Amino acid sequence: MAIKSKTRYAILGILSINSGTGYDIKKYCDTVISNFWNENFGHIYPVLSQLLEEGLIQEEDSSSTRKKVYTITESGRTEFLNWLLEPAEYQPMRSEFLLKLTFSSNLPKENIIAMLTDYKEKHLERLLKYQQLQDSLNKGNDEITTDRQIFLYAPLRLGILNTEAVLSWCDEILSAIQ
Amino acid sequence: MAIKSKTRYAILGILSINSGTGYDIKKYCDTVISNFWNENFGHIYPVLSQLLEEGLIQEEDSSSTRKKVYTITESGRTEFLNWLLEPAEYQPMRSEFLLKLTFSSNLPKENIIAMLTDYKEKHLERLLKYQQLQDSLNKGNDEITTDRQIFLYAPLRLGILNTEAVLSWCDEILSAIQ
DNA sequence: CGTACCATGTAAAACGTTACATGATTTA
DNA sequence: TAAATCATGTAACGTTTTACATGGTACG
Repeated sequence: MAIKSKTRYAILGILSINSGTGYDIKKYCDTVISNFWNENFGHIYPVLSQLLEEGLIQEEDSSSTRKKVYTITESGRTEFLNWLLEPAEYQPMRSEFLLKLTFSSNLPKENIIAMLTDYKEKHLERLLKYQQLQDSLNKGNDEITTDRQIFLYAPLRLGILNTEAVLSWCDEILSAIQ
Repeated sequence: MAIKSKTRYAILGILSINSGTGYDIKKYCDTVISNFWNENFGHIYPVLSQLLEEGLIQEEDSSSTRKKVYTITESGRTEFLNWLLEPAEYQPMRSEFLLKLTFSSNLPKENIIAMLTDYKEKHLERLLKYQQLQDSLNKGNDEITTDRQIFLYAPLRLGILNTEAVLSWCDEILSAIQ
C-alpha cells in the first residue's frame, strides 16, 4: 500500500509554498519548521517518487541539469487541502526525561538536582535560539506577506511559551526537593 | 542484535517499583505514566523475554497459575541505574497540528479559527484530566511515601503548566488573526 | 451464563533513521 | 584546486503499532 505517513503532507505543504527539489525540501525542514518537524533524505526521496506516480506533484522539465524540481499539481493541492481540514490526530508523547525522573526516587538528591539543572540549561539555550529565530523573522519580512507571517510566527511563539513553562517548572521542582 | 529501545528501561523502571506481569506493566503505563509514556503488548512481551534472557529480570516461580510474575534482579537494577544517570537524549518533536497551521495561510479565516478553537478545547479537557489525576494523587497518598510522591507529581505538574501555556497561546493567536 | 477483565504471545505492516554510494557545482 | 555545499538515491536496520490468535478468571 501507499505510504500513509505525514511526510506526504509535509512535502505537499512545502511545495504548495514554493516549487523545489528534494534537497530544497530538506533545507526547508531544517530551517523554517525544524522546531516542530523533521525529515530526512531517506524518507523524502521515496515519498517524492510516490507523489509523482500519484500525480500529486509533477517534475518541471529541466533536461539541462540533474536537478529534479517538483511542482504541486491541482490534485495535489486538493489532497493537501483535504488533509488540512481534517482535525489533527492526537499524538501520544514520549518523554525520556520524565521517564527517568519518575523512577529517580532512590537516586541521591544531588543527582536529581543535576538532572533538573541540566534540563533547565538545555531549555534556556532553546529559548535563546527561539528568540533569535523570532528576530530574524521580524527582520526578513520583505519577502513574506504579513498574512503569511503570522503562520510562521505562531509555532515559534508556542515554542517560546512552552519553553518558559518548562523553565518555571524546573525552578518549582528544584525548590520542592531542596 | 538486542533491542535497544527505551522500552527496556521503562519496564525495568516499573519493575524496580513493583514486581508484576506483562499485563501489570501495561496497566501501569496506561495509568500512572500515560501522560508521557506508552507501551503496547506487542512490544512488552518480546522485551520481557529478552530481559529474562539477559538476566536483568527473573520469573517468580508460580507453577500454579499461568501468570508470569517478573522481578528485577541485581544486575537489572545496576543496568537501570546506569541508564538513569545518563543525560536524557534530545528528542526532536513532531507536531502535526503545527504543520497544518504553518501551511494554512490560504485557508478561509473561519477554518483557522475552528482549528484553533478545537485545539483549545482539547487542551482544556486535558487540563481537567490532569487536575483530576492530581486530586487522586493527593488523596491516595497512604500507599506512597512522601519522598516518592514528588516523582509522580512532578510530571503531572509539567503537563499542567504546558497545557496552560498552550491555552494562552491559543487565545493569543486567535485574537491576532481576528 | 455472559460480560468484562486478566493474561500471553506471534506475525505482519508501517514507520523512521542511519549508513552507504555517487557525483556535480560553487566558492574561497 | 580543495573544501563546502548541492543533489539523488538505495539498503539495511531498528522501532513501533496493529491485527490476529487463544484462553482463563471473576463477578453480577
